[in-house]
Amino acid sequence: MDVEIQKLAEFLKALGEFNRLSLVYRLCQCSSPQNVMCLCECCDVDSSVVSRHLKVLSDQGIVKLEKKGRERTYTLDRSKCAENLRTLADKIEMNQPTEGNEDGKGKSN
Amino acid sequence: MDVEIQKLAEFLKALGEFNRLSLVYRLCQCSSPQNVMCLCECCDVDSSVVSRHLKVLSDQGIVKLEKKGRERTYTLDRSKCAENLRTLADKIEMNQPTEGNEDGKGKSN
DNA sequence: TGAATATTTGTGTATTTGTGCAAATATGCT
DNA sequence: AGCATATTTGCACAAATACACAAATATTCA
Repeated sequence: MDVEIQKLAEFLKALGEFNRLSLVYRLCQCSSPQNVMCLCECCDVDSSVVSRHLKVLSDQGIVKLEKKGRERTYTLDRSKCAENLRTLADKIEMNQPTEGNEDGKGKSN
Repeated sequence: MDVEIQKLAEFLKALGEFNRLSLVYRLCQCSSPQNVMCLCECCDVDSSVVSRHLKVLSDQGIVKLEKKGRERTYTLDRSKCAENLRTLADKIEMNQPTEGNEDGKGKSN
């Protein structure tokens, strides 16, 4: 359970930084894989910084890396991101306590 | 646009920390507003720390504060959270570029 | 009024994080 | 081989962050 929360927190933290979220928004609008140079356009930081941000996103499975010759291209894992976000949204919205267990101290999934 | 990303990044960052997300999970299972002492149970940190975390969540509109006598109670704003998360999920999953605008350098909503 | 309870705020600290720049690595091209 | 291009990594540094503990601020109750 704590592990679940920990995992999800890391995922959200990865998204919760301006430049990284900008990268995600950018990849959002691309149907083809993008290389780092291209992705640099949406962030006003050094390419090394973009590289590191992409690593963070990659570690969380938010983007997928593919090696193509001397460049590496990144793609957004749309379904994984969407699913994670929707799962949390569902939990937050639906997870009401059952009667007689007002504050959910019993079962907690 | 940048403002939109900035806003959302702050929201996600607020959720993307273990103890704060634990608080959200806890509030998730409560139908009634909870005070700080009670919320402390789910975090292994000082109550002052919990108080500060709740402030962060409150600033993002994730929880709502209500003063009740000498205690203050917090409630999860379920609809706001769920909506924010689903909006992003939708954007990520649906926002494909139109033909001839492969990489979305034109309109970007 | 004074003690007890609930919560927040001040302060110091250790750790993490985002960043730029230079160097290293990897691949392609002539 | 030698050079150009693309990306990552080492390093240093400033800013942000999470934390504990003590003190301050309500608010209730005897």
